[in-house]
Amino acid sequence: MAPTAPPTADSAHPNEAAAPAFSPLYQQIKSLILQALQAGQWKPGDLIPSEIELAGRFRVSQGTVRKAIDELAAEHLLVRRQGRGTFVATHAEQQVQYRFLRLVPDAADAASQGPAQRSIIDCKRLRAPADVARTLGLRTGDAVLQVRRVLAFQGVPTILEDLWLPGSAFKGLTAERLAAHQGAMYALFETEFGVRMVRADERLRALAADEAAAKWLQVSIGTPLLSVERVAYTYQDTPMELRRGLYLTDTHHYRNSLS
Amino acid sequence: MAPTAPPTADSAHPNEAAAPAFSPLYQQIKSLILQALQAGQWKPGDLIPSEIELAGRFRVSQGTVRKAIDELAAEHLLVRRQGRGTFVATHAEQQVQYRFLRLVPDAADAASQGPAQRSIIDCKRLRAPADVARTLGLRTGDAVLQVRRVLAFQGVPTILEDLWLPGSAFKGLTAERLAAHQGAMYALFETEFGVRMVRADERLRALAADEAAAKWLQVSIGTPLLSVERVAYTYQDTPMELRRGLYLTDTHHYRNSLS
DNA sequence: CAGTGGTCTAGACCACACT
DNA sequence: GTGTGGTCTAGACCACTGC
Repeated sequence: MAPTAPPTADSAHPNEAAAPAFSPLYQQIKSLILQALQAGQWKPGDLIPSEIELAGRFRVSQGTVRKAIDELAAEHLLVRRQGRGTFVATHAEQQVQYRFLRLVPDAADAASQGPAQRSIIDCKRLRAPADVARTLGLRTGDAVLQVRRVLAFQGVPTILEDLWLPGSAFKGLTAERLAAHQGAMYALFETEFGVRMVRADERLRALAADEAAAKWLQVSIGTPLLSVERVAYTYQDTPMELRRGLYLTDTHHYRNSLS
Repeated sequence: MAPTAPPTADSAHPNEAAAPAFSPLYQQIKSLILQALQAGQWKPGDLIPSEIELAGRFRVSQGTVRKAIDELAAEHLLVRRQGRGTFVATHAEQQVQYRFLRLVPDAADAASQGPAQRSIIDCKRLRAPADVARTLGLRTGDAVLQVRRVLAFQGVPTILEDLWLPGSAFKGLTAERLAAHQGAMYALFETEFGVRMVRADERLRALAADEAAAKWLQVSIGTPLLSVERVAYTYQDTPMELRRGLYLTDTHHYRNSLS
């Protein structure tokens, strides 16, 4: 990443012409692959060229390409499959429904409590409030799409969430298309708008249900709820979604692993 | 880990005599290093033998040792320092006070809001209740140590937590020794009891403050609090601590990164 | 069978830290 | 300078997948 240029330069290794940065060769390769992903040259689900092919293309050894791909795989941007090849990670296909949702039922066994029932409450375009614009890297007043929905598990409303998306990247997204889409939201973003969420930051706190939350989650005002504010990022750490959720944690909990 | 024995066996590579498992050589090396760590052969903070030394000892190439160490470093069990060597990770020394605490002040800038004020409320030995015994892998009625304490930030009580430790592993731990210890708790566990926490799982939910919580956190009954139940593990995924915390999230939030 | 990723080796050179 | 980890190479063989 850092464009430091130690005396190593190109005397020993033939740095590719297009590589803008120096420092470890495998980092340069990683950058080049990342650029291709960002540019949409290889789309989610695609098979990318083999390590040997890439090694030849970049004029480095297979081991160097391997190390670059290793890191990208560790970041879940690529997926390796022995004997088949390396693929661009995708939310579509595979039934990994909820990419970032950490809420799980208390009963550990009930793995198949069935999918959530999704219902879109609202979906409208509006001018971005200051705080939303700030976190999405927009200007106040820019067009954003706001969606409000409720997720229910086994008939019990459990999650109320609002989400905001940059209007420019999601032209044509309507409540109908959201409702029609069976799978998870991130899969739709990927297939229909070419936006792949890669990473997210969350801020959690406990707060009391206000009138609106109480209504949609069918609890009394003041019920403690888990507030989860999430900012999701595409490639290049570009924020593309702000989500504010309220989770009912009577029969579910937010699971986290620390290491 | 899995003792699968493909025909590869020792025709090509001289498997070490003591190695109980087959499959990738570097995994075996990793296991051997792990065993040494668990046995206390190399203690937290220690410099372990160089890659070349280990390669010779295990009769494999440096690259294979390197891959094993890479994984252990990724799991934060070892720390590599270029030019110096590879060390056993430690909570002592370094000022990384709170290993697993994810609660941070809302004001992002206030990095140095000063250390928390710790006060031990209670510290006693008792027979493990059923639920505590289960998560710690003990039998109901086994001796456990229970500690209750409050953490305050800038004078404001913010965290009330109870923690349970297996009595057998923490003989001689008293409120005095806890109070006397300046640093974080995990550092004390390491230096005084040879117990290093490696990983933890947490379950979060929102709930209303009961009478006791309200008293210690100086809030009114019913105030929404973030409940954090943590199980911390030593080497070998052995549970060694159960912690139940209640966090006041008025001016702080629980931060999480998803990827 | 051919092609892919996965493992392992042996040796080279670089960057860094301590002495 | 010596020794350590960090990078890079070239080539070998294995394991899995799909034709």
